Amino acid sequence: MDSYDHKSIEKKWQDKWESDGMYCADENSTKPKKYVLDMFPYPSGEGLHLGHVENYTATCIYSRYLRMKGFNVMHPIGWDAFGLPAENYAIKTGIHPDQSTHQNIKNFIAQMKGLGFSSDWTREIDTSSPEYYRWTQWFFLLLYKNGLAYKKKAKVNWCESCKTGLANEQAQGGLCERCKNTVIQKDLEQWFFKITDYADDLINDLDKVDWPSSTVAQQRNWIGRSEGVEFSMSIDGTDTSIAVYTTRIDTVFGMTYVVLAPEHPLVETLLSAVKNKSEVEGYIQASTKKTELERTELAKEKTGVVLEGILAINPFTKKPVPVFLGDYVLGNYGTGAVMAVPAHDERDFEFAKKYNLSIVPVIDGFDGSEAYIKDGTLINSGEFSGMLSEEAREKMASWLLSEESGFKKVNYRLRDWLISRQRYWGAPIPVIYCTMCGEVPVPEKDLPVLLPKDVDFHPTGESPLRQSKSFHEVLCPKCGMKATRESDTMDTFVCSSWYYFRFADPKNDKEFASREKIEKWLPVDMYMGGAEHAVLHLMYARFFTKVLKKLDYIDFDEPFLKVCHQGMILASDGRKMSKSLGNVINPNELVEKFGADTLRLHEMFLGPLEDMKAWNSDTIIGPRRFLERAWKLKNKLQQTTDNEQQENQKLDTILHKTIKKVTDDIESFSFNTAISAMMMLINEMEKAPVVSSEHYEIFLKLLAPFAPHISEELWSAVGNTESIHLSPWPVFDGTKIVESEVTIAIQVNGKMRDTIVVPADAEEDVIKGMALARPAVAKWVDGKDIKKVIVVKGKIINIVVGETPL
RNA sequence: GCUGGAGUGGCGGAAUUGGUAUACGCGCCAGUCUUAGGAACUGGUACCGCAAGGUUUGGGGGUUCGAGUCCCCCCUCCAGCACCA
Repeated sequence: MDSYDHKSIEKKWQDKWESDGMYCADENSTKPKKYVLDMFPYPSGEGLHLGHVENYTATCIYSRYLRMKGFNVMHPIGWDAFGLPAENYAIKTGIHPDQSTHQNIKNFIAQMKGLGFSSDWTREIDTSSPEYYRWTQWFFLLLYKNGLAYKKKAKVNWCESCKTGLANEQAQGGLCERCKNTVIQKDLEQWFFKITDYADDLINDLDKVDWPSSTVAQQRNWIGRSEGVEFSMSIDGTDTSIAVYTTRIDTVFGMTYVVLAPEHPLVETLLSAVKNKSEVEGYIQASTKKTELERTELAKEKTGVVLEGILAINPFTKKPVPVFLGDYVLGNYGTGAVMAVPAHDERDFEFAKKYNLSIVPVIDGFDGSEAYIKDGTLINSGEFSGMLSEEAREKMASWLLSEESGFKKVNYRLRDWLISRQRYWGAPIPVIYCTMCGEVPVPEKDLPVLLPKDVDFHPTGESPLRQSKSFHEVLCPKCGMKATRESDTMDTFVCSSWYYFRFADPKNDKEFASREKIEKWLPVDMYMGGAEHAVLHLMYARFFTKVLKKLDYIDFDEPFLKVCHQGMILASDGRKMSKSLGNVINPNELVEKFGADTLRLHEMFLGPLEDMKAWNSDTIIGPRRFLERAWKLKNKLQQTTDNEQQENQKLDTILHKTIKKVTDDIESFSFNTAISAMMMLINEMEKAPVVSSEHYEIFLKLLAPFAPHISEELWSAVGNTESIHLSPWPVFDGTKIVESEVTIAIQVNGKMRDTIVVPADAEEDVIKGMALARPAVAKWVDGKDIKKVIVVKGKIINIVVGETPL
């Protein structure tokens, strides 16, 4: 018989599936829907890498399985096409991003089709197309109208290399998310989305979703809810006061000084009264020069300067304490000022030691060697002494409230989302500035605000769009006078915050998606993509969904019911694959040599989907052999006689066990074990005297989601005319799984000594008798005192013996 | 430091509610067929031991008839956050 030639088979079926429109989601179907989504790719010039293949194979398997199970599956694909790399490429080569992006998309499509991914190509979207970004701009206006988009001057993260502002989430650890350069703080007027309004919902609703625990934890940490007290301290001899925020109001009697962030707005006011003015000014200057990285990660040594002549009054003790500036206090968290309790806070302790400030313990347990930060019994705290921390916090907060000098306060580390980018390749922010009318949003009817082409992309720190006269110089939509257009573009994460709605209704030119279509398809049932988006895309998208819910566009509040992350695929040396290391494996070559089916199987067989895995090109031969054997098995199909069918009882049991195993494993995304179960099945089928075509077809169906081409080919070769991918998923027969005989292990004192085969329904006494009759058991039991026998039906018998004192 | 996760053969990794640890695959060893094979097939392969047997799931305790799995302590590794008061 012919040999397994993956090249001709794979091409043949890919073309057929495409012309048949096999994987298009059906708008009119009455079947229950499933929305299976991948984090859509950025179409980079490098093309698909092994991580993409892993991601899309997993969702492809799941989608194909669900279709066979009888679901109406939507499994769309699109392009997250705006972004820095295309622009940087344009700067280097002079090729317009629009052109290079489209070339890259073509390449991606060819690669994805070559891997047999069952995407619905009729719903393809491209965030850089005007038909799409028109609605991205519409979302901006929606947020603007509802007070959720605002412009303000603020210290923002600024990447000197990318020459643009960045959101907090994109400047983690003080490094630019894109280029890993150090981020500095710059005073700029920028647009923000008020994601902080949704901080509580974003935390609380995490309980509603089925997400990886680490991702949920990361979002919780990032949002960083903390409950405490804000209170004000009057400044001695003035009518001004300093507000401070603390979660440990129970330690307030131990406050020995106050620290303000160097950028605290009050500093300027106080400066006139400060005696060491020039010293203070010098400190402020030095600390603003520091990068975020220097202030945080590297700032092990705390620095500060006292404001001589300034004293703040502790409202509880009425005693004055000195006031410092210190850049270990962050200007943009809480009130930008803290009460310092060195006895019970590590940072304050360190600072107090360095500047020789007094340390007053107010929680029992402080021994002077280090800060005692645990809760405990209050001491030296006036009327609050003797209380436990928790009680004291309540009582003190009430006291402050009654004195009208403080209140309970919840703070978040989450900041509003800075969305202005001083870059070219993004959706223009739809706002116009008029000298008469001020800030005027572009009217909806004028959308999209088209991205101009007549600009130089080189980033200068000012948006390139400003160079385009036709774009920049406009008339005010309100008064018709000369005005200028906002020239910044939006963060690309804005584009990807709503794309999963668009897939439900990708061609709609009246709305971002119709309510009807959204209700039909959303929310996403299964969302798969990299874990690096845990606090970026996944949080922004949740924010958008919550806004739509609140404004009654939709009736659910979480977009992604289940999220799964594929683990990163490393090079065989355990390092990241990268061009500079020259250790990148190109999937094209593997498809060419081994076939798409083999590559798909191999990536899934490498290990648990969510684990990080090192690539191994040597072991791909295993899955290839498996497929070869599946191919050859066709030769073994014979017209089976009734007699032989009877002999095949054993195979029947194994087959049905495999159906159950593969089904369960696909449901739980445990593809590596599903494949191993199929390998075991084929081992058995090869050993069996005869394989019926009925058995073989069931095997092919199990294999179909994993290796769609070869299973389709073999399915057709055994005489089927309709696609295997439209055939129903096999159902396991519980009665066939029950075996008539079982092997049970015999233990003596917990040690395995022998096994016996008994009827599945054998009584305990029978098993016991049989076990004791075994020589290998008798050897350990004879002459001993049998103290106890534990029988677990179908599994094990444990005979507990003791030494007989003879 | 905090949060989340993981430590099982030469390697990737399996193990329902605690119930035969090392499935499946790679590699390796032996054999068959071949002019030859880096092809295919058959058998073997946790470790020590000739064997009987003993020992093994990062280390140490514990619960249990029985622990990779549950509890306590410790070590190591990975990922994320990192002066958030």
